Amino acid sequence: MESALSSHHDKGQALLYLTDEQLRQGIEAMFFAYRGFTADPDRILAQFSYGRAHHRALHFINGAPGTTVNNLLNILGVTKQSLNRVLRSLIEDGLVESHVGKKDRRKRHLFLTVKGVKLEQKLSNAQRLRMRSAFRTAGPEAVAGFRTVLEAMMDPKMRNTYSNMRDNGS
Amino acid sequence: MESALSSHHDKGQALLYLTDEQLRQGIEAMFFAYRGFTADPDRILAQFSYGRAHHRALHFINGAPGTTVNNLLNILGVTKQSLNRVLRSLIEDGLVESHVGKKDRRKRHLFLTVKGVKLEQKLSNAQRLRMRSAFRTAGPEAVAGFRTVLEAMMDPKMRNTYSNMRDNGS
DNA sequence: TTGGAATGTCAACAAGGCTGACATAAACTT
DNA sequence: AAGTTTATGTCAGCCTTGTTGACATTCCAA
Repeated sequence: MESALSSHHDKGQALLYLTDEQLRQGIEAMFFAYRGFTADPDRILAQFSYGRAHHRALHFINGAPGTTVNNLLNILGVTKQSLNRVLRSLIEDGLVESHVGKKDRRKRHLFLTVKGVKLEQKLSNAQRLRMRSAFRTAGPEAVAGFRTVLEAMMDPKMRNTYSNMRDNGS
Repeated sequence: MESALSSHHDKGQALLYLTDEQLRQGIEAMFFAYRGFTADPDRILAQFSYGRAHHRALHFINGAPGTTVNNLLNILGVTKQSLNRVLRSLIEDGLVESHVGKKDRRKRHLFLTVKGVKLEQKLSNAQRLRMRSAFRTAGPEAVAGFRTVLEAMMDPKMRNTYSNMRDNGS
């Protein structure tokens, strides 16, 4: 398996690291890593009888307070019926508030309540803990590579969305 | 927040890449990338009325022909009832064969049929295509970093499983 | 021979996707 | 002013894929 890396010629490397076996390993790494990535929040969510869908909504509302339902739909890539079911329960439980827009009164702007912020933090702390540990183990250069590959793996449309969120966020 | 890193003399970079904002970006990158990662096979599977669970079974049976149900259960991390439902349909449709073990006749060894191999290849070709493109765009060093971070993000148990598969696989 | 492991299967349930249809309000267009 | 489009919500029903619990069968191993 180290044969893929044994060539020290500049372009030889580039050719070799794309063997089907290397790609297969990348595919399995994604599968197992994503499971780890979601494992900690999943355990917490189960205590609240929520699922990953609730986590995603909380996460993105937290990251963009006042976002509209439509905007959230585009980010999450689900149907409005599916999102609405999740939002309804979050609103009923007092984790999310929905405010009618002032300029455009058709739109609903979504905010986390104090209670919502607390759960979001509980979830993201767990997730960050694992990611921080992984990042620290791997080192800064590996992290840069990780980000580069993931960005290249997104659908172009979501890549734009993601970049915009990054630009606003930092 | 970055207090976790304040004991640093050596690598100043290391201070910066672990802010909550950086971790948040890592989390969102995982979310969007995983969606991209599964999008192509999902489209193909829909044509066959299969889901991701079928893909996963095909993938791992293909990678370890003759594997037992129990082994697959451990890798996939689902209940036997859930896996059985998927396996049954794959067997009925002639994509997978189940052979009683010769040494231990309780065990069932799973193999892909020619038809099963064909679908598996169709799916993994689509998935590899995207991964190859991402790897090529990102470059060999980024790929190495990607793998390092993903491995650190897995649950330890699955990290072992994954490593064993890598070792056997090449 | 008996206990336990490996497997299969039935039933029931839940989360969270989906489609289709329909309702309402507000904004926009003509 | 009337008609159209947009944003959202909601009802009903379906599918996949996960879960638990119960139970049967086979058969290795002590």
